[in-house]
Amino acid sequence: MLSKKQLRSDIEAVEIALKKRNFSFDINQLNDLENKRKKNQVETQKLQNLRNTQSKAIGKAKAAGEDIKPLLDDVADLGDKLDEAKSELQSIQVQIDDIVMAMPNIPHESVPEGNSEDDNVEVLKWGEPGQYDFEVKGHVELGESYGLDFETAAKISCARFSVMTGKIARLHRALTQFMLDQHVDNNGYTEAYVPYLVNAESLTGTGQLPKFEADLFKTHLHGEEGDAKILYLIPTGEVPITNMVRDTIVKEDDLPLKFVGHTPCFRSEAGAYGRDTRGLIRQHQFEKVELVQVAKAQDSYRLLEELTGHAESILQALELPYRKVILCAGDLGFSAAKTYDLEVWLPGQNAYREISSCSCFEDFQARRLHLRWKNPKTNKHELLHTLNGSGLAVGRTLVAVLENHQQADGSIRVPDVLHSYMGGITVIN
RNA sequence: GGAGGGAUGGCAGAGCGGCUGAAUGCACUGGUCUUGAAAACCAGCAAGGAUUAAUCUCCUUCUAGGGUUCAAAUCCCUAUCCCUCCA
Repeated sequence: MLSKKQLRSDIEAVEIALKKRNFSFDINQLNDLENKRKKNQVETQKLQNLRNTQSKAIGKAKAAGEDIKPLLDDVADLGDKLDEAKSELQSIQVQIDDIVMAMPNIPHESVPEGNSEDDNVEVLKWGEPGQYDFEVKGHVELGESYGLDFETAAKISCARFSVMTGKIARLHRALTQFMLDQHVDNNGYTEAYVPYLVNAESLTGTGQLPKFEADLFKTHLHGEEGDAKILYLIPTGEVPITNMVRDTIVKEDDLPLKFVGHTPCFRSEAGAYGRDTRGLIRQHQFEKVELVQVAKAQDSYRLLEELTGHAESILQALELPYRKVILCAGDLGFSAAKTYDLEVWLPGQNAYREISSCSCFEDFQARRLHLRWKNPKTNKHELLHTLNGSGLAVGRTLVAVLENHQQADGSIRVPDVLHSYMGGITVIN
């Protein structure tokens, strides 16, 4: 959420900034509401003040043994007036909140302009796409022989799910373990195990709600719609991990907080009909190792570079060629101020595909989360900055390993760093 | 499944419907003292919001949501979470 103070004092600047990401809003409408809000709020608070002072007067009169009847008559209709003023104020505030909660974050000044992923800017390329003297296969075909099975998954559930058995399942698990160990042992993250079903407050905190409910799986606990408690399947580990520190004041000595967690992710892929229908690239359920950091404002962009580097270290260890792009303003996610995408080379698709998205949210999430620290210099509570990134998406990493390390006979070379996690298996055949 | 008890500031912990935004302790900040530190003493110290150039002032908040009342941390109802006991 953007700062309401900023929206009041500098709405034109907000408009210009959000235009960069093709988001426009009705300035006049917001200003009108804001003027109404101001008038109503002042009026309401005056009435409240009147009620408070009158009530105190009654208390004193009563204690002094005076007749309070005339005083009671004075305040007879005050309650109704106050209720009316309050409800009007509330309705205005709800309208303002609805607008503000639907406004995306302001892009950082270093974010390039552009409208779509075609305008993203490559900042780094690591490794060379392999040269194969045979016809390369895609991961669906490669995986088939080793236990990757979409038909069975469709029978059990529906499209966009997968079943893995045998060596593929083991490779998938090995990747997860390897990533977790790297981040815990070498990159300084604290491992976190978290709920996979979360409440609406958590999703509001990180920005998935209220705007993107259609992307989520929704469940009803204890009863049917209406009186049931609603929980959502997490679309990313970012949600539960970041929300661990919702409504807290973090000690300065503990900053930056660094958490890594392995979670499944569930996405309805509501807007993705027909895209990536084959294979593991776009699934309703997939695994991800997620990195989350919480930091002081002055450190956040330095830490974004660091966090992205942590994700890159996994790709490098797995010998997977990739490139790093900075997302243009038009391609930025709702809550992000700046995002690097890591795109891994997929020989089967002859293309780079996203495998990690590393973002700095500045105080956009923290404002919704009430996530703060006490700055000893100002002696004030200040909003923290949040960051996160995948380190990495496990399913897509599996795809990348299969396709990049395939050999002429259809076998898969297991990267060295995974051998110990694979019980000594060096080749999948 | 049943029966109780609880939730108060950064933490611990008081709190008769009105003088309680909240005692007290700890922590923290500043000062006195000291070569310095500790101790002692003195003072300050909740958050969020509105208004304002700023100060002032005002409003809201004692888990959450309702209700009673001129007035609620305090009374009533519901929910959530925690604890104890019984099955």
